[in-house]
Amino acid sequence: MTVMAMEPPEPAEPGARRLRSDGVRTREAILSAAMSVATVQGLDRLTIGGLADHIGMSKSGVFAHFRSKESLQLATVAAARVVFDDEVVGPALAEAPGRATVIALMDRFLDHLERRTFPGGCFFASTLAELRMRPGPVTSTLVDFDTYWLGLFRRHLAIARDQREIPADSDVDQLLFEIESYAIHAHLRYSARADERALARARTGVRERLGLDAPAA
Amino acid sequence: MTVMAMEPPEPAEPGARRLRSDGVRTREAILSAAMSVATVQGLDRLTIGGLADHIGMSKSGVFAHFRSKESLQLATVAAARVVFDDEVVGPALAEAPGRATVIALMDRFLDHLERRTFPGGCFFASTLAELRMRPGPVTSTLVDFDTYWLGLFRRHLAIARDQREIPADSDVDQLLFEIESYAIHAHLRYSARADERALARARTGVRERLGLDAPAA
DNA sequence: CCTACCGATCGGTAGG
DNA sequence: CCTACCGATCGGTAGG
Repeated sequence: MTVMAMEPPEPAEPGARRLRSDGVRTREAILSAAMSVATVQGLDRLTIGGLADHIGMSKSGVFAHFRSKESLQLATVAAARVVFDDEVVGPALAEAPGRATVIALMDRFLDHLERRTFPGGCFFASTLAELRMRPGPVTSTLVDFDTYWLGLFRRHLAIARDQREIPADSDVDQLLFEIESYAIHAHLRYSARADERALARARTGVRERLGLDAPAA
Repeated sequence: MTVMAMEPPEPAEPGARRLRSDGVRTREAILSAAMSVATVQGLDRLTIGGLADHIGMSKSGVFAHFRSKESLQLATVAAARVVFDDEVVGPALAEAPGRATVIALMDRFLDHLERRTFPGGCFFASTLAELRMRPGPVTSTLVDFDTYWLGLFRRHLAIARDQREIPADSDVDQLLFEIESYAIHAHLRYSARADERALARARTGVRERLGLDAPAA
């Protein structure tokens, strides 16, 4: 097991009341910039020197926080996962299991696109599209998150069916494919061209598939 | 016709009917490789030296065919458009206008994914996802093709509605969004992970939306 | 966290 | 279509 752990560079000294050391704050500043750059330029076009300029550090200063570019990329993905769980998955799972959660997963996803949590739209849709044909540790981590995300939808679609919120003979995998299609398409249309109609159409689409009325605009 | 002491590399015999000069054939070989690389590595990761190695030429030999990298990228997009029109759009437009053409556009699209015309799936979905946040001449050309492609779907959806192949109160733009969503999602799932079920689900999805039975597998 | 530096690679040019 | 070369940029290292 050679998986790198995301450790802060300095362990908190006992007695030190620094809730966040300068090192941790710097690291977070780097990763915040890295997440933005990754959704616009791509995870691969992320450059250590470019990040350094952006936050006013030397190239080697940034480099010192990560041992390699790949490690920086992996740390960026991990940071994005925290943001996504916080803004999308967590709030959605507060709803009742089943159809309400499926709707909430889509709505919170579209909300996070709308408020441009990441400037290039969905971090995972952006980076998976970029790296999907180039296997490696970074791509594997992205695929893992995709599997987790799809699993959430699938689980709550199955619950919705078992609870008869949707017809008992519903094809859960077909519904999953269609609903996820709307999410990805909304990401592409809204992030690139600020087409708000794409968000509305995704909200409408998921409700149509689940036998609900269109959302109150 | 006397043979001179200094001969060209390929002796062009007087009676030989070279419909295509060596220069044209070389250019096509470069662009063929470029289209493949672009769907796997990205249009931006396309390198002149990389293409040269791949087809056994010097870097400057490849460079001589295009005046700049951007010009190479634009030529690659133009070549891909010819391929796509030939394999997808042309055959689909041979169907009756309206619903049959909508179905054919999707089926020919999925067919071209299935036979891996481009190793990374749809050339335009791949490259637009890559460049969508970076405006420029290449991105504009890709957006133009996307508009053209969506326009085909939209026109034949409107015809289908006017011909009452789908309900008269159908929301053509909503249908367009949903159907195009399936196409993009199938591209992503099939090209990256060879998941044939994604192709089947896209075929099923478009037929569901148009009030048809699932395709005969 | 810095300055200084490296080898590799890129787009592009010179000249043939 | 070639050899030879350039300036810029990249990831990464040395040493502090």
